Amino acid sequence: MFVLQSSDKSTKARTGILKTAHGEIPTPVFMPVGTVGTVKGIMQRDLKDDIGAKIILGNTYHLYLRPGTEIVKKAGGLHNFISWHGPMLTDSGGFQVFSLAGNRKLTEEGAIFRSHIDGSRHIFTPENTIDIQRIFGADIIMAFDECAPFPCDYKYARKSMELTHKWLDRAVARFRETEPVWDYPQYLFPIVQGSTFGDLRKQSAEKIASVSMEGNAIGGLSVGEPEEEMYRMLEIVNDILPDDKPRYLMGVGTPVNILEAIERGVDMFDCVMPTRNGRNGMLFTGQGTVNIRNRKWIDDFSPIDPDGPSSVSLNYSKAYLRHLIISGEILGAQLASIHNLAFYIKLVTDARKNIESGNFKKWKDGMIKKLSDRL
RNA sequence: GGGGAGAUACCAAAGUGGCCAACUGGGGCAGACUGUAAAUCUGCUGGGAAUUCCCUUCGUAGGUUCGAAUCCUGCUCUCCCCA
Repeated sequence: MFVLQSSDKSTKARTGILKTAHGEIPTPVFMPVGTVGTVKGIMQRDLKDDIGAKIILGNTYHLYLRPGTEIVKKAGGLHNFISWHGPMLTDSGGFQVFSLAGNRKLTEEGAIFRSHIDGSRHIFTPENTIDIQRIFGADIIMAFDECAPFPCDYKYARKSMELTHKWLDRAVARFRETEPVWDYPQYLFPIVQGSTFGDLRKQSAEKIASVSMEGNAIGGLSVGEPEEEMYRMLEIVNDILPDDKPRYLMGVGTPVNILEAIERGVDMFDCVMPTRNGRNGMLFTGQGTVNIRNRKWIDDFSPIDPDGPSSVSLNYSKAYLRHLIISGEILGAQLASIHNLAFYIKLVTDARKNIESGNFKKWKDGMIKKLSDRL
């Protein structure tokens, strides 16, 4: 399922190909987030053609609540329902249980929570989140975990990690004893936890590696801890997670975070930043980040980004995009999202090229310098 | 021509003797956003020194008062109704 292609000499960065029933994914890869079955504001056609997305995410929590598992099943699975025929990954809902903190109750059995839509009570367990994700039919599905908050004390972090590990065994058991609902294989990724404690991270990575799934994920990071802590955890975890399986760093991050993580051996990323921040007027460009709402862009008729990660970046001006965003126009959110997503995808694509050509370290250092600028 | 209402900071609009440099909304300016309950949220928005300070402001010119955006008088302007 995963083929390692090349490795950087001076760092742990590498390239590979992730093979799924819906297509092959060159890594490193960035996966746009499509929580409720849509990458907000973006048509599937643009996602594929202009942005060049290779795989997108959906979310079990949101889709289970609305439209509901039965509807997705009736539609013939998530791919058919949302008219995206490339690879997909669904998150298990563990993060939602964490972010809906006020409304949840964790037990050994699973997480009891209330719907943010109508207040109704529901339970997620390691087993039913596998069942639901079998029905949704994403190519890659995630184990149900607990994402510990930051900061959290050692005792809580350990308990939370142990619960996640127990849940993992049950999820793997259910995964193994069930068949795909649709006629192609799915892969289950377990998730490393352990907060910012090195020994817990090590222990968790060993556990996760021991279940020998087709790929492994690293969760519970970029939840408020200092970036240096995140990098330190990545180094510990990636030393243990097998090299011949893809490593997925969940929810990360800024362009700089992504480059630092690639350097440490991470292959897959997802983050809401390019879309959410884009809607709110923040652009990522090859020259640095831009707050397009700032007055200084009012008469800047130059392209959004002359590096042109997408046609949108070249064909629309900063002044026009500023006008659209400030006016609250839908098109503004769409253009900013398309540009930012294309930027992210070009970033990881360029990383891949530079790893292949043996120039990664030098290229990365130069990029980080540029990315840190605020225009 | 007669009668009535009103003029408050960029706009709209509260405030009708001290707690008012003046509620609130909009606009403007800036910031935040990391497995999306987010086209959302936060701060600032008279000037200056820049933790409890000073100065100039509520159409305009005077007056009353210890003290006025708030009370009185003149003036200017706006709006509404009836002829």
